[in-house]
Amino acid sequence: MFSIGELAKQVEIKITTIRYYEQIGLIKEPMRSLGNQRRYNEAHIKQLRFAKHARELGFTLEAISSLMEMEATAKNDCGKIDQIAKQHLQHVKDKIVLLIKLQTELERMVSGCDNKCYVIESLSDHHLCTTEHKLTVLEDSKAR
Amino acid sequence: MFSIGELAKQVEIKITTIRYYEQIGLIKEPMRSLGNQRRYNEAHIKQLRFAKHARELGFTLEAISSLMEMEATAKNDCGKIDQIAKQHLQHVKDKIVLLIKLQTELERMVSGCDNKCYVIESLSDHHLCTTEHKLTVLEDSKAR
DNA sequence: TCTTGAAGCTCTAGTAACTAGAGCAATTAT
DNA sequence: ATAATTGCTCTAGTTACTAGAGCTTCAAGA
Repeated sequence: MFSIGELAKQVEIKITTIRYYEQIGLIKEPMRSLGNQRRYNEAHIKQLRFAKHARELGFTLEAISSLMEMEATAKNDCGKIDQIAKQHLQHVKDKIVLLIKLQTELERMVSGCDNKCYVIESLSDHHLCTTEHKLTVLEDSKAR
Repeated sequence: MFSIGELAKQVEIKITTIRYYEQIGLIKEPMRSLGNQRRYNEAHIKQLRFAKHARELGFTLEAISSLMEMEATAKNDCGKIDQIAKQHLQHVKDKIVLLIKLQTELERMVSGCDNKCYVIESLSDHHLCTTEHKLTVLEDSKAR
């Protein structure tokens, strides 16, 4: 049994984030001490490590929640689990393609600063662009 | 002079977004009709086109705001403008590197679904990973 | 000129995944 | 016993929008 502070150190997740995960139902509510403080066990460590790792790989909390549920109930429903992972993989791939286009465009902009500002000019006039670059697919994880 | 609806069509930005840009001070407040409706001119079109293009390239609204200000005041302060663009470029580059690592890891996970679920296993145990993948740098644009 | 339907207005709240702070209570160490 | 640390809840802020309620204004036709 450990406090939220100890848990936070163990798993390297901020205290506030742990409480947030509990609030949204991602992790199970822990026991409480007589004085109403949270008391955790090994199971919580496992759960949080799983969540942390998945977040680092860019899974959304929603996806993580699904994965956890599946793990807990039907160990063998490999199909759905794989589907979530594959979907995410595709998402990552799409994003890479897009970012490389952006990179190209930005490099072109930045390189040519001789007399007049090419950055401003490029931004003012889309026709100066060589590639298509629309952030249409994107929505992204924000982590630290 | 055109209404917000006409402007929205011209620049292909949603009405609500235009009002939002005004609210946060990204674009100038337009004149109003006698009945208090917004009336725009060519200058607003230019401003919004600029903003849209920059957003598509992944610049934050804050960066766009800075760029616009610089364009309006000191046409020749190419250094700062270039700095913002370069910074963004670096951000994009960093992200690409990271996403490629994630791609590797996810592909490894997904591929090996023979009997037991490798996805869950991998997520449960970080040591099974071959590359480092931490979304430490990330914070991302969300656009459409 | 009157009416009606489309378009516009403001204000509030919701999205994802947290983070920060106020103001108070419990725990731990001395 | 007391002080320092840690924990508690609740609220609000972050980014870049989007959606909806409830109301007003505009433009066009009868």
